[in-house]
Amino acid sequence: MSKRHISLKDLAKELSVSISTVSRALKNHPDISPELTLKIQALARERNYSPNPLAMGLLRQQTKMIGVIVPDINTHFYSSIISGIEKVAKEHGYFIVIASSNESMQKEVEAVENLLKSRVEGLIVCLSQETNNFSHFERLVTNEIPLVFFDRICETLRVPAVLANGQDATKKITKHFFENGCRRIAYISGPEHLNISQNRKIGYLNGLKECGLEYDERMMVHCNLSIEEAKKATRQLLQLPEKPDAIFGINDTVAFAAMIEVKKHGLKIPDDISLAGFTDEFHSIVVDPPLTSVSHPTFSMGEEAANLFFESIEKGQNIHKRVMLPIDLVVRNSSVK
Amino acid sequence: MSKRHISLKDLAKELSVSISTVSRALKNHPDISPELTLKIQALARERNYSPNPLAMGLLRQQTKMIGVIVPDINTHFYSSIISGIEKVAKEHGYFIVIASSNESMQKEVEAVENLLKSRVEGLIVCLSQETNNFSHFERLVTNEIPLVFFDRICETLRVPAVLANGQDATKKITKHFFENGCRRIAYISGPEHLNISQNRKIGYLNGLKECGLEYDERMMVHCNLSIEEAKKATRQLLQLPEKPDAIFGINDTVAFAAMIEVKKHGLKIPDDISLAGFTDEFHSIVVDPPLTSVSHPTFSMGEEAANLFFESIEKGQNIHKRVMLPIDLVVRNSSVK
DNA sequence: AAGGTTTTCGCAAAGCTTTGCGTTTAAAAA
DNA sequence: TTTTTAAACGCAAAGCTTTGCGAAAACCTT
Repeated sequence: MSKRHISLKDLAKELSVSISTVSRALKNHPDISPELTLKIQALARERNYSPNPLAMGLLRQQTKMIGVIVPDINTHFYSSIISGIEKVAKEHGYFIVIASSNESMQKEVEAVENLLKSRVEGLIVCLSQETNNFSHFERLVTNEIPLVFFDRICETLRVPAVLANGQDATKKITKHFFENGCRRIAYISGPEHLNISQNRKIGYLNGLKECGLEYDERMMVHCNLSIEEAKKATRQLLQLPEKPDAIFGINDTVAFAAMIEVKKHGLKIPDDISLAGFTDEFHSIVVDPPLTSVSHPTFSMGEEAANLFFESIEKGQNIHKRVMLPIDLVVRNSSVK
Repeated sequence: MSKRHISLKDLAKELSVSISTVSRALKNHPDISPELTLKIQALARERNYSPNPLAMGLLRQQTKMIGVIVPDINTHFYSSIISGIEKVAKEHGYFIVIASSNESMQKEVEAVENLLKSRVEGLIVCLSQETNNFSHFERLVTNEIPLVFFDRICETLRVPAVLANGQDATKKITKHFFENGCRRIAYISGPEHLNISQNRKIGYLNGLKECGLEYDERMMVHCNLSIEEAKKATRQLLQLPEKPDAIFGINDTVAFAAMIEVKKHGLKIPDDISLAGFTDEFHSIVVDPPLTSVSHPTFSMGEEAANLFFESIEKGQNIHKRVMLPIDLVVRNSSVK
């Protein structure tokens, strides 16, 4: 096993100078003579020296690591957000450690613990859909460890957050459906306690009202965001005595699952049922018919979350700022009769 | 700014004992009396002590970090592989740092450098499609830094690797097309120097031969794996005097792009043209028609790559083992007339 | 030439943990 | 009672870097 990395000590010994001299020379400290500085820098370059981040971290008490917790790494939605976070993190010389809660609150709690044990300097989190208790985050707040939420957030904690304007988006979708002749507009929502479910419901209700439609509570069903549950929810809607003539799903998985199920029932999209989803997936183009959807600004959501994080770091305190990202409606064939 | 974490020193001071005593007590060293051990452990639990990984890393000369370089985080394919790696890494107490080459060799080189500077203990890599020079990996080999390739590998370097049996898969696809009446089978390949392109070409040619079909070189086009390029490649195929009656794409992006383009030309799938891809994406079910594809074992590919990595770590040497994963053909409507 | 400056470098501590070895104290043996 | 042995704990070094301060040497001033 060869020695993988060389240290200041190695350089110092080779040139018969002290470690501190080497250290200073490498940062062009005026205390070191120009000739010696040059000699040291040359050797450092030749030996491919780079400072040991462990030692630096110990000294400065910082790991340059951000913990990121997402419900599921394995979707375009989250991986795109992660890309956004990673970009900004890299610009600040940080790297990110990703943990997946798998939509489980218990795993989320474990992830927080593990990441904290790894000494990440803070956390950027999207709540699992199960999470209805936030004590595992309170420790961070009291200890002033930077914490940022995105998309699914905790309203009761004074923590910076970035979210998309789902309320506006669902209102737009609802009105869009109405303008295309739909009168029985259904909404497959997520778990009731999630802020995104709630916000989008508000937009949905406002949209109905502005269109002069009445709210039929059978037209809104909840599901736990899995494909199977979303299919079941769709079936439930399709078995109604008065079927909906439009459905929108709270996210891409739900929308795609609804599409499968609607087709399986032999119904035509959009003639029998219009469809829309929440997604910016490439695949919404390739499905047939192309899926009308609101383009969730995933990458920039990640960027904004990271920006808030570094604001927290720099200010050394929780800034409790909310960033609201606009969402655009992208009309495709699944909703235009 | 409060003190985020407490150290052995803090505990020692609070109990007026030495640091080494605390350290030993926490690991039940027999030198420490049972009463004191209990007292120390109780305080440690109360104060939520956890050892500082920076200090441990400095002492043991290990960071417990694995660098992972992928061409693109933002696809199901790679994020699923990453999940597999992450699972095994976690079991070993390691965590992973992800870097994206964005299919650029220069970025790949930079990523290697950055990760090495971060003192990752080794690298798990899928080559960028541009990479045709491997000097940035030779340094790892000579310095005996663990390195594992997956999917896209370097044949000339003696490095462990895990790959999927693309040769077998493309042979199966070709024969499947033939059995469904196709006689002009086209293949949209990736960059020529990539091992996956080459392997899949071999399978393609073998398949043709076994079916008694002649190889028409116009039926194989290369593209750089972007959507636009894949579309262009598809157009090229469709403009042939004798159009293909079947197309398969080297990966999911290509297959989906081909599907879009074929539809745009007003051709029916599978009646006019059969289609197949390389993917295990959920979305291959939801597109219309559902896409025949070979199910790339992404998650287990990640697991295997990580396993090879830890073999390298434990053995302290490069094991140069090849793991070949089987691929299954999943027949759906896009190829059954 | 003697005292004062400046230049150029080294010492050592801090950050946190582990661990070989030495030291103290008490108990056991002679 | 003296010596031996065991039990219980502390010292210090190593791993790597930064940086305040002290020290040596060289230079300058008068």
